[in-house]
Amino acid sequence: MSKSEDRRQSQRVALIDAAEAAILRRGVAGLRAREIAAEAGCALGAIYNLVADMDELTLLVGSRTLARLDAALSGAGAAGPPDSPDAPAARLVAVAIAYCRFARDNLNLWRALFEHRMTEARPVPAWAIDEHMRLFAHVAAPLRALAPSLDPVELALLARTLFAAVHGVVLLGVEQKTVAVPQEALEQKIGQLVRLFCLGLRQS
Amino acid sequence: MSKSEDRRQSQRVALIDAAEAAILRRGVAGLRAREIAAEAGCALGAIYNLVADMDELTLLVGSRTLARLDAALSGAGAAGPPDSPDAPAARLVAVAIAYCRFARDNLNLWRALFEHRMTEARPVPAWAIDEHMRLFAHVAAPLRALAPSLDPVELALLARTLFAAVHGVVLLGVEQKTVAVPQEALEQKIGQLVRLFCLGLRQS
DNA sequence: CCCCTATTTTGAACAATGTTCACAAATTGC
DNA sequence: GCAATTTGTGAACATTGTTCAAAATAGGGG
Repeated sequence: MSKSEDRRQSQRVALIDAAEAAILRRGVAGLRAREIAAEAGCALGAIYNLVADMDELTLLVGSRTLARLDAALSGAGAAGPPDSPDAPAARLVAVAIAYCRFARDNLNLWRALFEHRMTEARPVPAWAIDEHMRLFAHVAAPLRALAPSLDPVELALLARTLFAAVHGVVLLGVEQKTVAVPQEALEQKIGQLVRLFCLGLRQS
Repeated sequence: MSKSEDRRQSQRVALIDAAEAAILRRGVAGLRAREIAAEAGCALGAIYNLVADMDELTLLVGSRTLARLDAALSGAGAAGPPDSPDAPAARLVAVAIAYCRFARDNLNLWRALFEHRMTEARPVPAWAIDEHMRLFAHVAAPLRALAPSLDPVELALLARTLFAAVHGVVLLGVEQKTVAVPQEALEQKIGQLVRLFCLGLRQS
């Protein structure tokens, strides 16, 4: 029993590996059931013994991506100078730039987090939503240090807003549709946006 | 010749109408070739006499949406008080809130502008990119009034950044994934973001 | 080691997609 | 009015994700 259970788990991992590789190569739209079955060394129908459907498989790949993104933002948020009046702002800038770099370095996997849509309006499972929401903490913590007098609900809204603003800039920045803006200029603009936000926050 | 050309054009319009209605109802992923052919009163294969493929059809619907969005932002940017020190900032806020309301009131059509992906990595045609880029002008104009000393390239970058930031906030705001934030609070946050941005810009 | 049962794995079949193309219909030009 | 050209048609095709009856495997007593 444990033998077959182990085998099952390792096949599951192999399947997620294959799906991750496929998304990495050709984006979330390039995920093909037959291809990953072949790459994972199992039959087509076996996919549905290991995961519920392709949606869940995509979400599992997203879970891995979010874990790595979370680690990257944790690293950026922890580093920096010791206590000083504008250490929180510097930390927010560092987190935002780390977010931008992660998006650039993991473009297709990062995009998959936001481009993926559940088939036929099925709801996203709660665990996947939770994982997404955990990202806000990386913004909320420095923001609380920056403006300790804010009540928690207002702080949460502000964190969401700042996160979303940076996300939007990164999104338009990595889209190559428009004229390509160099990575360096993009990071500079993100830093400027965050600093302006913090500066304005101080004055209000 | 003009008779058949007219008929052809009206069929094309009927087809775009049907596609627009389908996207409005069920989102860009709910666009079905057979359904719109039936609704437009033409055969399945006739679609490919009227448009190149489903990608082009989606882009044509997007063109309509962008025209209406452009009009909405023009209205918001034109209104407002006469010349005063902070009229440009008020105008930027008005444009941002108009953007938010348009997204809410045209949710599926607005989403289609950003969720649509060309099949098999075909490039987006230049005319569609141009239409998208025209939106930046609604931000650039008040921004130039706010900070006339900026050189044009820096102004363009700033306009893109501010637009993208607001876009990001609207995007996360209308996603119902997370806990639903009331429309009023969302608009207030967008106003706050733009004002902070302008305030910070003044000081630099 | 073997046999019977229960579980798991398989891949052919299915439904739904966008797209094509040989043919039919209609329009046009003279 | 007839031939030539243009336009419209929908059955057929290639590709999807998903299902399910059947085959293969595993499990456990004797």
